[in-house]
This record gives sequence, structure tokens and C-alpha cells, in this order.
Amino acid sequence: MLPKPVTMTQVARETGLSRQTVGLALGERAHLLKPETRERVLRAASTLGYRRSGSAVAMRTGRTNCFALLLSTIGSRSILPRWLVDGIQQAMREHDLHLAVESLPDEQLTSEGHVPKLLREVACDGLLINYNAQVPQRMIDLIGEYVLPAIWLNSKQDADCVYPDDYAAAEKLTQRLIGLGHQRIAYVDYTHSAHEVPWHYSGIDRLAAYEQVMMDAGLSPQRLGSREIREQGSIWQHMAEHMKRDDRPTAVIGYCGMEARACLHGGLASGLAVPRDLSVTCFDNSSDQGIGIDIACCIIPDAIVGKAGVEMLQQKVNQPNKLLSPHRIELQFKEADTLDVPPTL
Amino acid sequence: MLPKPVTMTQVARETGLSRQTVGLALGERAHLLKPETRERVLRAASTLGYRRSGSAVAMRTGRTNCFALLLSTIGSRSILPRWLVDGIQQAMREHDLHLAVESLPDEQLTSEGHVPKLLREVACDGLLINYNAQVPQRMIDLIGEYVLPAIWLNSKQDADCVYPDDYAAAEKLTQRLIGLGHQRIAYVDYTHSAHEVPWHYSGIDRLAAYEQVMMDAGLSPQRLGSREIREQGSIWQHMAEHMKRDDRPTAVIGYCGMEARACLHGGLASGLAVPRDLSVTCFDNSSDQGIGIDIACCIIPDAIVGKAGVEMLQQKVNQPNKLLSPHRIELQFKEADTLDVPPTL
DNA sequence: ATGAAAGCGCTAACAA
DNA sequence: TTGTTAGCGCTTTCAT
Repeated sequence: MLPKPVTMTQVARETGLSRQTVGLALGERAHLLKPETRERVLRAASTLGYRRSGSAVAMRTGRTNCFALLLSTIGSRSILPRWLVDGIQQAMREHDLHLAVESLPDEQLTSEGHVPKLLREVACDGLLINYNAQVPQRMIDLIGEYVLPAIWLNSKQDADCVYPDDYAAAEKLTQRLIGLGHQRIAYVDYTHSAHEVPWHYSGIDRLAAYEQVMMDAGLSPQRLGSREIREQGSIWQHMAEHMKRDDRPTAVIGYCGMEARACLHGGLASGLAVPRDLSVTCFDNSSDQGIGIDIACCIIPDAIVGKAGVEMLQQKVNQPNKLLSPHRIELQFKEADTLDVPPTL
Repeated sequence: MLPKPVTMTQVARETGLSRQTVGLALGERAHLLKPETRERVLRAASTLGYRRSGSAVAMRTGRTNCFALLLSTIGSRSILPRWLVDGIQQAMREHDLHLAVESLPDEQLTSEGHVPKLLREVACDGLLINYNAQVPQRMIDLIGEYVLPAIWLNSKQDADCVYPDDYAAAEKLTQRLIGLGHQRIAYVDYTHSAHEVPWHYSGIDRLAAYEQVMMDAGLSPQRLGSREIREQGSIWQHMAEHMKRDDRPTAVIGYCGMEARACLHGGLASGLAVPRDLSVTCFDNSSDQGIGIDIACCIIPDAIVGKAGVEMLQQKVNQPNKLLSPHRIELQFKEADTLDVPPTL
């Protein structure tokens, strides 16, 4: 079926050298060889189409040079932003590692007996776990059982995790709005339920920081939205209503882009001009096209989280027993034309 | 550093059986063994925490049981929808394969000399190429050079590719709008340039099908938008302008969700109610949160493309020389409240 | 029903 | 500067 790959032995035969010499010429310590010999080997290897066997190396060295990224197929539990992948890859490339990805359907995962291939086999040196919220207990158990170095991405854990510092970002953002003169600032979240604890820590931290800063400034926090309202399919009408009230907010902080866009739309429906009458901000990763309007927001540093995760995992692989303290990544604020001083009311 | 994984030999020692017997008990043909022996092996393996070595198996069998997904780091060249990943994974799980992912920065790729790790090494049995548009020549060259079975995802090629049937979908969608009684139907695309050929085949096919159906029905196609306008940052104002004209469209087909949302927003700005005054449709993958409004659209079947890609690649691995004819996947239409009969003008 | 022997492609330690 | 020897963990074939 598959054509048999060319091996070192064949390159050795071709050049009349020994297998080991060929190995040397192709490896890190190629400079130990006579340049002429090395050249000869490289040429022959290239002509024959030699590719080294990852499995053979892995077997010999005990290292697969592969990290695995674990995901839930449930989108809300395992957010997979494009830039996270790219950030991971960039760091991996620098270490000459490669990435395996496995998405686990939680139903299967939960069913005793099913173990993901990447855990069942010796196939990678460590795990990047991208279970951000509602991590199934069995996942945690499995990771404990199959002792592999692991780093949690975008998730708050006691150790070995890296995540965006949403609390600090929300603080800064709220302070910024207050600094501009806004007093009636609303926090809008149609993503989480009004009755349950938010899935993801960011749902807690952004709100908490906002409330704290508002209170510290002697202002009263105002929370809008909830998943329940979204499920009635009337987000922007809901926003539009609010925007007609006398005590309407002059600025909003959306949990993410969706909330911000709903505010833009609802605001427009109520005859408000952005940013003259209403400043709109949110948290978002910039890959989002949204509505074609550039919104002032705190950028979730997906790429940096990915890179940091890889670096941490690399450390963990070398010192598996050392716990790494949680690594928070700062968010940058992106200016845009949805932000202004408050209107004179 | 890394604790040494438990091997068959150790399980054999533990049970007093030979390595081969253990291998048998753990493999496909376990039924050839006395149930009692098999039990004993399985128990011991589980106690010791045995995991079989993927590399050793790969080396022995010549199969890595791994497919690789190739991406460009340039988002527009390599769209990576979440559901594509999940679709791929689902099919992979069924075949007990695992997935490696590599994103290639085009600059590095183009620079002669740099070869992606997954191509440079024997590390996978086949490639899923997710270069959808503007495929760099060097990528094509490399794939030709490192002869590996490969399937192109979401890209129109002469053979060995799978992609959504955008042409047929756009036909059906346009016909549907005409069937509702619409006559002034606009096609909106702020994603592609007005002056260049669209990057992705869908930019060509959706427009072409729309125009064809319109002409066949004796209606005149009307195209709105262009990347140039988007770059001026005034999409929705642009839409709003259009919607004030006497000959404004009563229905729009957006290239993707962004266009549809811009129409909603621009329409609102011009005092139009959706769907009473304006029907809005588009092409999109449903993972998009957008603005919190459910838009009637043709759903891009990412998951199915992924699954089909894996199945095709599996075939290709078994018959590397057989060319597979292009595989088109049908799009389903998702109804929503943005669609109605035209207003009486 | 179980065991023995061979070898996949590679690297590390040592020898020449 | 180059070659020798050994063995990583597994499967396959053949023998018992």
C-alpha cells in the first residue's frame, strides 16, 4: 500500500558509509564529520528522499517530541480560538515539537471504559488541557491515573495553569470608563445564566472586578442580561428597552463581542449614536468579524496563552514533580471609535 | 525526568507469561487465549499502569495511525472552524487514528530550506490539507516531493478534495427568495475585493450561482460591497445608504454572517424592519454567535467535510495511486425569522 | 494455548 | 574521523 520510506541503511549503502556515520551526518552533531563526507550524505539523503522515522527516534530516545491538546467537543467547555492554536504551534516549532489534538465527546469520556487514544497509548510527552469550564470529573481522574505532565489552558487551577488575567483587565477597563467621566456604566452578560455560577472563571472575574471598581468609586454597579433572556431570542430588543430609560447607562462593558454588538444594535434601535450617546466596550479575541464595526475591547491574549502553555509544559516534562504556580497573562486594550466621554445628560 | 512507561515485558514478568502472550492478550486476537490467562494479563496491565507504545507499534507495523492537518497561520488562507476539527476527530476515533496539527507561517514555508516537521519526518500516514485559498506554490511542491497521501479540505482541486457545494446552495437560496416573491435581491460581499478574483472558490461560486439564477428568472443581479469599503470601516453606513434608495433590495444574500449582520444593522439605521421590510440571509457555520439574532442561512457543513476528508484519506492510504474524484457536500438551509415575503412596495 | 526468535529504524557508548 | 555493538517495545512467523 504505502510505499516504504527510505531508511538510513539505504543512504549508507548508497554512500558506502556505515549507518551510524549517516546518522551522525544527519543529526545535531554533524560538524564532527569531515565536511565532504557530510555533504555526500546529505546529497544522497535528499536524492533518495530520506525522511527520518519519528517513531524510531521516539523509541530509541524515550521522547515522542509531541504534546497533545485535549478538547471537549462541547464548544462552551473547550473554546478553541484560532490564535490559541497558532500560539501553541509557534512555540512548538521553536522546540521542534509537534502537536496532536484530541476532542473528546463528554458522553464517551464519562462512560467508564472509554479512554482517549492519546492517554491510552504512550504517544506524547505531555498534555495541554483546554477544558476551560465544567471540567468533567472523569477527565481529572484520567489525568491523575495516566501520569503525564499536564498544563491547564485558560482555566484557573491551583497549579500548572495559564489563563488571561480577566480580573485585572476588567478593573482597568472600568477605571478607564470612569476616568472618561462615565458614571452609569452597565455590565452586560447574555452568555451566562442569571441563576447559576458562570461556567468560566472569566464570567465571575470580569463581573467581580467591575463591581469592585464601581463600588470603590462610589458608583452603583448595574448588571444587564442573562442567558435566559438570550434564549428568548430578544437580546437587542431587551437592550433597546433599557436604552430608552432615563437612567440608561452611558457606557457598557460586554462580557464578550456578542453583548457589545447587541448593545450597538439595541442602541441604534433606540436612536442612540455610538459613541456620542453610548460608549461600548467588551472582551474579545480580535479574530472576530462580528458586524464589521471595530469595537473598543480588551483583547484576550490567546496566542500568548498558547505559547506560555507550551513553555510551561516543556518545564514540566523536565521536572514532572515540580508544581508550577498559576500564570496570569495580561490583556491589552484595543482602542476604537466606540469609546468617548459621556454625553451631557 | 519523565518516568519510564511500563512495558509488556514488565507485565509478562508480573504474570509469569511470555511477552508474546501478553501482546496477544492485549491485542485484537485476544480471544485466542484462555479467558483466564487473558484476564490475568489485563488485570496486571491495569495495575501496573501499562500503556502501549505508539512508536513501537508504528515502527513494527509501518503505520503511524496518525493523520496530519496542515494549516496556514494566515487565517484567510486556512479557515479552521471548530466543527471541522470535531468532524475530523469523530471519524478518526472510529478508525482509531489520531490527529496531528501543524500551522505553517507562509513566510517560513516559502523560504527554501524550511520543511515542516510533519513532512520532514515519517510521522503520519497521510495529510489533510486545509489550505483553502491562495495555496502557496511551495506547499504544492512540498506535497509532491514528500509523497504522502493527501486530501484537500474545503478547496476545489482536480482530484482528492472535498468541499461544500456552494454553487448548488446559492442556487437553491436564490430560488427560494424568488419563490417567496422577491425580485430585488442583492448579493452582498464585503469580504472580497472588487478588483481581484476572490480568494476562496466560495466567493466565486456563490456569486456565480446567484447571478445565473437571477438572470434565468429574468431578474437583474445586484452586487453590493467589497473589501475596500470594509476597510474604510463604514459597512453598515454603506448598507444604510443603499436601503434608503427607492430601488432598495427587499432581500439580501450575504457572503457570510458578517454581511448579514451589517445588513441588519444598516437596515435598522434606515428604519427598515426585518423581516417585514427586508429579508436577510447568508452562508455561515452555525457556531457563530454574531449579534444574538438568529439569521436564516445556508449552513456550511464543516463537520461533514471533516469526516468525509478522513474517510477519503483512509481510502488514499490504502490505494495511494488512485485519484479520488472531487467530493461535494450539500449545504442545509436553516430557517429563521429574518425571512419573509417581500413588502408590498 | 503459549513460547522462541527475528527484526522494524534509530541512537548512544565505546572502540578503532 | 568513522565503525562496532547493543537494544529501545513491539508484532509476526513459526514452533511447541
